[in-house]
Amino acid sequence: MPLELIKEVNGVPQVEPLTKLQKVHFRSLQPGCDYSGKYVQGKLSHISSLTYGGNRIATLNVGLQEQENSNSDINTINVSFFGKLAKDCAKVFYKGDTIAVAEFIVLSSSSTSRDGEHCLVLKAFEDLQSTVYVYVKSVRGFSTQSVSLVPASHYAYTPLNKLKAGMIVNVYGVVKFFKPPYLSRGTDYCSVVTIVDPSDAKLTCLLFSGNYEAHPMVYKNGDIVRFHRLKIQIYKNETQGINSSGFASVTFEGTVGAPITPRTSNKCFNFTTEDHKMVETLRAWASSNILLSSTLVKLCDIQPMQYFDLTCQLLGKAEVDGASFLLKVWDGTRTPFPSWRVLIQDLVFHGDLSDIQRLQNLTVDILVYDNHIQVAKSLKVGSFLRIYSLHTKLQSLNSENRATSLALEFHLHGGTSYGRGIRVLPENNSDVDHLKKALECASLTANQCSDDTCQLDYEDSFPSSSGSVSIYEEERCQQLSATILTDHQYLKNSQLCTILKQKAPQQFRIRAKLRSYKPRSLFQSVKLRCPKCHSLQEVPFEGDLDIILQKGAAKTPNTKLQNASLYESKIWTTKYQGGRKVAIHFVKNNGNLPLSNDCLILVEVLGIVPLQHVFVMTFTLDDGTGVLDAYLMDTGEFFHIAPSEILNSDDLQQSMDTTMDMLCPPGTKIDAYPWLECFIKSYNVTNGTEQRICYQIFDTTVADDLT
DNA sequence: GATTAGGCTTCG
Repeated sequence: MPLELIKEVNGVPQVEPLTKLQKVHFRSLQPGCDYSGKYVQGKLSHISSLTYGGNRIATLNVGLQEQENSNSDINTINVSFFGKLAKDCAKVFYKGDTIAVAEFIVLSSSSTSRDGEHCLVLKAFEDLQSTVYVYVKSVRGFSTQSVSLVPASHYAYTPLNKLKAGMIVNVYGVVKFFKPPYLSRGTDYCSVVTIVDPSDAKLTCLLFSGNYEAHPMVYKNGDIVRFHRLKIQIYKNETQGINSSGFASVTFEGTVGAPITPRTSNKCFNFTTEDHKMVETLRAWASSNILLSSTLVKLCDIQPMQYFDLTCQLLGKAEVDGASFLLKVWDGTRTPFPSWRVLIQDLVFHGDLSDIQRLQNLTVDILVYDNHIQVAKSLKVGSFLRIYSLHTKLQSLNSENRATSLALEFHLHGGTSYGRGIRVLPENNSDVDHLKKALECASLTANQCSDDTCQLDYEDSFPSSSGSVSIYEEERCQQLSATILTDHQYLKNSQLCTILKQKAPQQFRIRAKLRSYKPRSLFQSVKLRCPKCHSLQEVPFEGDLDIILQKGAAKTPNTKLQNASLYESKIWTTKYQGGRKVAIHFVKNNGNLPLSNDCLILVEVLGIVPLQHVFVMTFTLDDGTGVLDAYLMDTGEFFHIAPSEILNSDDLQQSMDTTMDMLCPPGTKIDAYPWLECFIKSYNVTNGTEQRICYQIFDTTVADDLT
């Protein structure tokens, strides 16, 4: 390192890189001698500004004072630094600082001192392997001992909207998106960090380093990063940042009011009150100007089909096969659906199984695939993780009792899209602090629970229609759902009694049971719907089709649509088909009719509008607080069955019957019915003078594999 | 010393 900062605490250097070198006093310096392995040390008495000579090489001249011992005189010598070293030194030197210089050359200066003596000058270049050490006093309040801090900096930060290709800049920004470091196909880890700043510009940065720790320590969106020596280039017509030589990063938590603690693996870095202010400014700006929808979700809040980031502790791990790896984790909360269980009896399992057994339904099984397997293998049991873009999927297991068959699968799919990956969080992370507390608390509860033998196995205890179910079981019973939402999962549930009091139009998320439905006959529920006018018709028998087509053909083209300003119209009478009339429109170009070869010709629709098959049903929904009828119009999304095909397929009809029996089991009390999570929208219907509110189901689907 | 990847969900 050509420039190193040595932190001093109470005047004692925390690292002593100079012990292997020999100190030389100023008075013994002679021009032309070999000073390899030696160094000089002194206080900066003056610092020139950075100059560029005729050769365009940066030069910095300083005066260095040495006092050999308390009685001797003060000796001064001039030292010149050149090139990049001069620029770097200019940023960190302050008058009065103690510095040391190793690997230098001594020349006699052309100028003379005041007493007429010939002066010496030390010259230091990076190319000469010169190293400059700067002693800096530590700033209190930072825990990392190895970090050296300088009291002020000369770094300038470029707003993101001022970046141009070719620049090497220092920038600050709020993290909007990131990919945690992952092994590239080349030699390095790669990470991606997209930042924004108050200039309203966005910059995606690509960072490569073979050293994992050298990557920005970004843990979540909203974190604030400072990049030094970032190169700007153009990719796909957009500016892009990439690490250039000497790249360095510091990351801060983005929460307003949180302690401003720099995260970096760099031994030496610059941190000033300016940086402090910058972080505070960006935090304040981000809190009111950018929407960072948090994907950090606790297990108790997860949805059946969702991508989210999970902060958890690793309890165990096992290689399942070449293609997947199991991670058993927990976050102290219980999932709304039981986690699937990956069979581990034939696997080499790392972790305390008795502990996992004790925590039972507080743990979840995650399968990670492809590129994540290597990372998963290296994880230490007990470590705190954040798993990014984890995917949940609700599955039914093969079981006699349909209601017991729901289980949540957790997948970390291959690839790095959407920042998919795993990162170990350090113990001092504030989210880890919270997690640890939650785990302690949950662990105590789990102990009590097993002592009281109230613990239940998901596999054999659910559901029960008897009245004597435990509170927990009852709670889980309510949480099971035979339908899932395809969107708007962030909405909170509303009770039917509340919805019934509200005005229309509105949208609600509900959890209710299907008390009954109409029509009971499948054939009556399939209708034809006109996508143009939204009218519904019965599905005609084949024999009636000819009559319908003939009626359509008998209609005369609408005269109001003829000879508009954009086209000329002609009516063509067919020779056959009973002299049927067809309107043809010739589209004009600038008011004139083009030659026939170039003319756009429109033939008016021939009396036929393609209709769409739909399921139309009325669901009577009951959540215990109220009952309402909701209209279901499904073109295939709800039941996963094409309404156009069902009339010709015995299998599909059977499948539909099974689904309906599952949603609304015949011969059973409503207590045992499954819960349905649905979105409904309310709307006003006017019939003469009477106005009423109706409800329609939307963005809801029957859970996978229940169909 | 160049290369890596260059946000934009798997399909297990």
